[in-house]
Amino acid sequence: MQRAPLEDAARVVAAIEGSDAPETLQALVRECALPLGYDRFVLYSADIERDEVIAQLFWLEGDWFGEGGEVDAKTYLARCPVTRHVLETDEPFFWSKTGNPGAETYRVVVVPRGRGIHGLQVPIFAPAGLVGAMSFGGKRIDSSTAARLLLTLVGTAALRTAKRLAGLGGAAAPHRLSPREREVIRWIASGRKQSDTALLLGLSERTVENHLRRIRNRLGASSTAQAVLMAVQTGEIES
Amino acid sequence: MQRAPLEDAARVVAAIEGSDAPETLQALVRECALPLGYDRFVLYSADIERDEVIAQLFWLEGDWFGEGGEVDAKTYLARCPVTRHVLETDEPFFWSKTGNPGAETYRVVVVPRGRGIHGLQVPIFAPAGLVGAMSFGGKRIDSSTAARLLLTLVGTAALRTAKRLAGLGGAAAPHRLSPREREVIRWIASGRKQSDTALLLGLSERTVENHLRRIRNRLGASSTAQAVLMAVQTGEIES
DNA sequence: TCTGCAATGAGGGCTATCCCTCAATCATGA
DNA sequence: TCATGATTGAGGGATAGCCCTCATTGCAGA
Repeated sequence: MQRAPLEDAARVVAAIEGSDAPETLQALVRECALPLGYDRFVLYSADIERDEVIAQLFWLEGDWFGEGGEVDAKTYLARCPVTRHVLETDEPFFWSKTGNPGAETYRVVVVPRGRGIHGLQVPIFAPAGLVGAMSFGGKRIDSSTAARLLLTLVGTAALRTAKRLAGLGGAAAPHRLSPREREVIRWIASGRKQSDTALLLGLSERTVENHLRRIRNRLGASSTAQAVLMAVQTGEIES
Repeated sequence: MQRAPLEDAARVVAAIEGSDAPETLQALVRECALPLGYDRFVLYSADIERDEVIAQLFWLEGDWFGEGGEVDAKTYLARCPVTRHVLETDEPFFWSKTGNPGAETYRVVVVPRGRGIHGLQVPIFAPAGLVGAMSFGGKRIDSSTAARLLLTLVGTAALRTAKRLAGLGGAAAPHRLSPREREVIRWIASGRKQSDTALLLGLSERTVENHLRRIRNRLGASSTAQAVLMAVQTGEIES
């Protein structure tokens, strides 16, 4: 039984990667998750620049709080604290929820047991950090290594496809800064003063100053330090 | 045949995760990679703070350049430019190398074909960005989806285990900044001035100033903007 | 008890940065 | 041709940040 979850992994992942509609993607995920006891799903992209764990919700399905019926996005966001745990880890984790509606207790666990709802949260990372996550939940779930690995692959592929379908290119985001502006802020990011940067680029200090002001305005930053951080996080410059 | 690579994935990954010696880890990886045609291996951790793609090399094995015999670390570093490509992507990629020794041409490809050496590079990311990668190479390799997924799982587990064995806790790295210092730089990172930060934390401006100087010295930064970036990249604060 | 570190605060002085505003030239696209 | 954006540069003024150095208190561990 331990082998079964991964037998169709390649086929399902390839199909998810080739999906051209959210419904197709969701059906494929259900196809492999339901047999493992997972019948609740959340798929979302994160925006670490804006400190939003759930920047865009792609899919929310299932009776997440044991009260019967579906849950709307606002309720899920307000009541599910394990979502924030993705900021504190670098790998998928299981969680368990016990207690009654309105008084739930969530715990991150190694092996989910007991009554209540359990799940697996799969964070997905990229060069700029957390880009999203997929959460699977259910009452009696398979928490074996094979299930964990399969859902990790599936969740990762699902987020990538969901973003593609939603037109969130990710890697193809147009630059907000001009090439020269990026050059200037690269030097500042590396620790150089404005006066040094001017020398290095053959500009006057006033020009560097003006570029930085323009950069701050462009990125909506209150300080140059913040602008540096945002430039890296948004992929404008490499770190 | 497409299913075969993933049949033992859960068992192998669990074994890799439980390995207590580098030799065990390597044997496990060979066990699943060799049947797929991959008989060259590189496993390394990256240090984006210091702009080092290969900060620590855990494993280098095989005839990487088709000249017979093993290759030493320095030679591999000097001659394999696809390594730097991990900085420009957010998912595993295949590559092909053609040409003769000393005049190699490397290309990132969708399906590796032809004579020469080919491979799969698996970058591994965490909240702070790239933490390392595993590269698999061979002359006649299986580049199916199943092989890609299996080696992604194996490479990810291998890096995690290698870091554990080497005592590089990764997520458990001790903080270099004190809690108070982290509080101060969080506010600065969010765009607040030193004077605002002082008000928010109930300190004098001179204290904030002193904390920042201490932070810069601790992190080895030349400017506060640089320190902010480094604090995020090293995981001292979240972005 | 002593040492080291964290936390807090500061004097005095100077530099670096930032604000507001203005300007010119060049290239590109409608 | 005209409008826009990128690039470059600046006057005048003010603020914010940084340097060097010094100090005190409390806590934890040897």
